[in-house]
Amino acid sequence: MEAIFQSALAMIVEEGFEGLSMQKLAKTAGVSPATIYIYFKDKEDMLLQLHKREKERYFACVLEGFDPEMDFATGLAVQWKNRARYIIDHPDRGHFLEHFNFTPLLCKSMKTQNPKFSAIMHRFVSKAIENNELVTMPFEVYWSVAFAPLYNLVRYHKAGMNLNGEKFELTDTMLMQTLSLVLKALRP
Amino acid sequence: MEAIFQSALAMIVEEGFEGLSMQKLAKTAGVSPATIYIYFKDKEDMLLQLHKREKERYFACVLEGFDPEMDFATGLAVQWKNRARYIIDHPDRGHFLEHFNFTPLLCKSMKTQNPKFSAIMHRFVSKAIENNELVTMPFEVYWSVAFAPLYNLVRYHKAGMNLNGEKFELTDTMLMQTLSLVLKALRP
DNA sequence: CCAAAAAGAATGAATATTCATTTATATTTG
DNA sequence: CAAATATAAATGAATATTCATTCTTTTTGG
Repeated sequence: MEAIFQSALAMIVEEGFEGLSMQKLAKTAGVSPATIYIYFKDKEDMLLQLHKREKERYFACVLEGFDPEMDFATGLAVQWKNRARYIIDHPDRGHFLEHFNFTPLLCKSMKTQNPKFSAIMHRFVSKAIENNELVTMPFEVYWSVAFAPLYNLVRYHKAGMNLNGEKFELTDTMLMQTLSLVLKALRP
Repeated sequence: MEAIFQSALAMIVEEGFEGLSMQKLAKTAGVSPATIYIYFKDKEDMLLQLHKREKERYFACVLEGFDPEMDFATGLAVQWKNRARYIIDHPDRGHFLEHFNFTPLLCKSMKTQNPKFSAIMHRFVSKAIENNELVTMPFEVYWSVAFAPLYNLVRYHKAGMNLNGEKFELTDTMLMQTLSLVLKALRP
C-alpha cells in the first residue's frame, strides 16, 4: 500500500497523469496488478486516496508550531517557513499537489476538504483584522497576496531556472525579503 | 487544423491530458485520425504546437497597449487588466496554459520560449528600478509579488468558490484593491 | 486528368479490470 | 498440542477495450 502510493506519486511527477498505468504501477511497486484492486476500488479511487493523504500530510506540516492566536507577522512567518520547507524538501509531493488542482479529479476530491484547517486559517485572519494588524479585505485577496508569491518563488526554485533559462536558486534571504514585501502590502 | 486545436484544448480541459486520445479527438474535430497526422508528426508534436500557439496568443494579449517605457504603476495596471481579461474571457485557454506547466512536456516546449517577450518584461522592471519606482530586488521576486496574486485570484474566480465551497466572484473593485496592495509592496 | 488532401479500415501494443488459484495466517476443533 | 478448517492477501494469466499510428483507397479542386 505504501509502496503503491509512493510509486504512483513518482510516476505522476515524472510522466504525468497520462503516464500512470495500473500495470506499470504494479510492476514498479513490486506487486501484482490484482493486488492494487484489493486496496482500491479502481484507478480513480486510488488517485483520490493518494491526494487525500498528501493533502493531510501537507496541512499537518503547515500547522507545525503554528497557533492562530499568534500575532500576525509571527504567524505568517511560521507558515511561510513551513510551506517552503515542505515543498523544497519534498518537491515531488508539492508538484503532485499542485498538478492535481488542474485535473478533472479535483472536484471529486473537494468533499474531502478538511474544514478544520480552513477554520484555523480563517480564525488567524479575522483576528488579525480585528487587532488592526491586517488591512480589511476579503479572505481570497488576503490569501492571494499572502501566499501566492511564496508558491511562485518555490516553483522557480524547483524549475532551477527563471523564464530565460538562467540558473535560479531560492535563498533564505530572498524568501525573507519577499515575506517582508508581502507584510508591507498587508499591514495597515 | 483550427478544429483540431480547439477540440484538443477543450478535451484537455474537460478530461485532462489522460483523457485526450487521437481517435476521440478526430471524432470531435470531425476529421479522420489519419488527417491529424498530415498536420502533425505525432501526438506530442500536436501538443507542443498547440502550446506554442496558445502562449503566443496570450503574450500578444498581455502586451496590448503596453509599453515598457510606461511609468511603473501604469504599466503594471495595463498588464493586470490584460492578463485578467484574457483568462476570465477565455478560461479554457488559461487553464490549459497553467495545466501544461505541470506536464512532462513542458521542458520540450522551453526551446520555443519567446525571448522578445521576456526582454520587454525585463526592460520594464530594470527601468522601474533605475527610476526609483520599484524597490531593488531579483526579477523572480518581483514577478512573484507582482503577478502571482493576480493569477491566484483569477483561479478562485474560475473555480467559482473559495476553499470552503462558498460562492466567489472576482469583481473589478477587488482586482484593483489587490493591485494597490501589490503596488504598496513593490514601491519604495 | 492529376496531384494533393482526406478518409476509413486495419495493426499491434497497451489499457483497466477481473477471474480462478495459490499462499500465508488465524481460528476452531478433537 | 496437533490437525482441520476458515479467512485473508496476493498472485499471474486472461478479458475486452482503447490506444497511437499507418496503409490503401477515395475524394476533390485546379
